[in-house]
Amino acid sequence: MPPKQRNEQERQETRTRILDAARILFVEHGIEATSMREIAGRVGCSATAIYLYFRDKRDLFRALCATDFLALAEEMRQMERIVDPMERLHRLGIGYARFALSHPNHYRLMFMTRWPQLAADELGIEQGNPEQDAYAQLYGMVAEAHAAGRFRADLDDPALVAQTLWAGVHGVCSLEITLGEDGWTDWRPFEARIGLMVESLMRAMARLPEVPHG
Amino acid sequence: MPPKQRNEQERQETRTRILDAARILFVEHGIEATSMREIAGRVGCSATAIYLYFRDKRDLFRALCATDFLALAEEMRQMERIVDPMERLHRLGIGYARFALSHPNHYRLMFMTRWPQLAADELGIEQGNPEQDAYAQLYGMVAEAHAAGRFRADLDDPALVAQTLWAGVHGVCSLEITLGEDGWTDWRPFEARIGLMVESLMRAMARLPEVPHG
DNA sequence: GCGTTTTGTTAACGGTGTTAAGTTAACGAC
DNA sequence: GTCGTTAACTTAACACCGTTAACAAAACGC
Repeated sequence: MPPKQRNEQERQETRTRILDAARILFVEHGIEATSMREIAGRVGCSATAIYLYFRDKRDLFRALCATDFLALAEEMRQMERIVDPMERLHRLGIGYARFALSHPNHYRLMFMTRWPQLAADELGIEQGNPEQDAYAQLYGMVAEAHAAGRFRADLDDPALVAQTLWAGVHGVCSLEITLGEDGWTDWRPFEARIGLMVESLMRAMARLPEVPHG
Repeated sequence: MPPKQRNEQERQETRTRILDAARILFVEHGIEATSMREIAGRVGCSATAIYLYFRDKRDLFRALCATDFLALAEEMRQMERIVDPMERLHRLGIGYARFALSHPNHYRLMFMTRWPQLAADELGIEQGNPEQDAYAQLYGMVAEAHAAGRFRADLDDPALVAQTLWAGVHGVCSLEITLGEDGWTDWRPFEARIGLMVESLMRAMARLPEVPHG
């Protein structure tokens, strides 16, 4: 029988303190620019102690990532109360963008960083469960609107519609995060860009309400 | 008078050999994963020799980046022959996406990597010159289509339209590059996604041709 | 031939993520 | 109470990184 660890709760507390320190430094300076020794210094332990709780730096990132994905899914769930399916999708896009810009470093970690061979269940997130998987939520809403006949008749693939909506919103957000202050492009206000994007995609893909008389 | 360097041409050749080696390794393994020593090994010189031609690693990246921007602008110029402004914009989006997916590591370098304080003229690219600046090209085409009355009347800001078009195409490309093989999302074919994106944005923003009779 | 400059080298510095080996403290068994 | 076991943690070290300092050799103007 493996000897019970001294104090399970204390162990979890230390783990959380490492995560908190890492999150602060990542958000402030980015992932690559944050060293294990810096994190350890903030926690008040040696750098190697972190390896007692996380296999390596990537594992530490992944743990942070998992909570970020849950946070995003949780925030997105607030849109469920909106009854009209198209209005709901519209608001989902705007809400997603707000999340992205409020936590740019998290967002960069989640959707702008390549995860080599990151298996689906490695994050501890239930894929397809709308409570945990924001994409599943988007897909569900699109499928619902599609079933209600709110999309153009030739758009019979909810996955394609969902992925295009996602890409549009992601494009505005990721460009803003990466090049928003590049001093090169004369950017229009972010709200105008995200608004025009969501409005355009929804307008183009929606079934026309009624044909006006010429 | 400063003594003329021994052989200007030979120096440029060495410089080019360094750039070529760096490009190969960056495209193959990414920027961060490529070390100066690796590049030097491929060139056949010591790592410190690179510093005789480039101030630091970032400077080496920037030099590569500059040629990539020119290559993109050059490839985009092929669309100038298309006469119809809207058809031209449509094809510009598809061509841009082809460039992005053909050179994913270049694209990542150009539009998915934050450049701390990278001044506009630091790249040696003439900002606003459509022959060198792909965004200026896009803006010009949008402005032309706008002047020809091909956009909705309420879309009176070509910059906002251009930035939204760019963001849409960039969103599809960057998502594909970052998460295209994540094994999580059940992606639809890239061609379908980029096609629906460009078509939707153009359709939504275009002035309606004529009102069909009910 | 001499001094200077260019072009390259090797050695080294301070940093990184990570592992190996050693230390301290808490526990169950006798 | 002591003994072995084990968890939790430390310091030392490894191999690597980008970069700089110090030095060597070859080519140039005079």
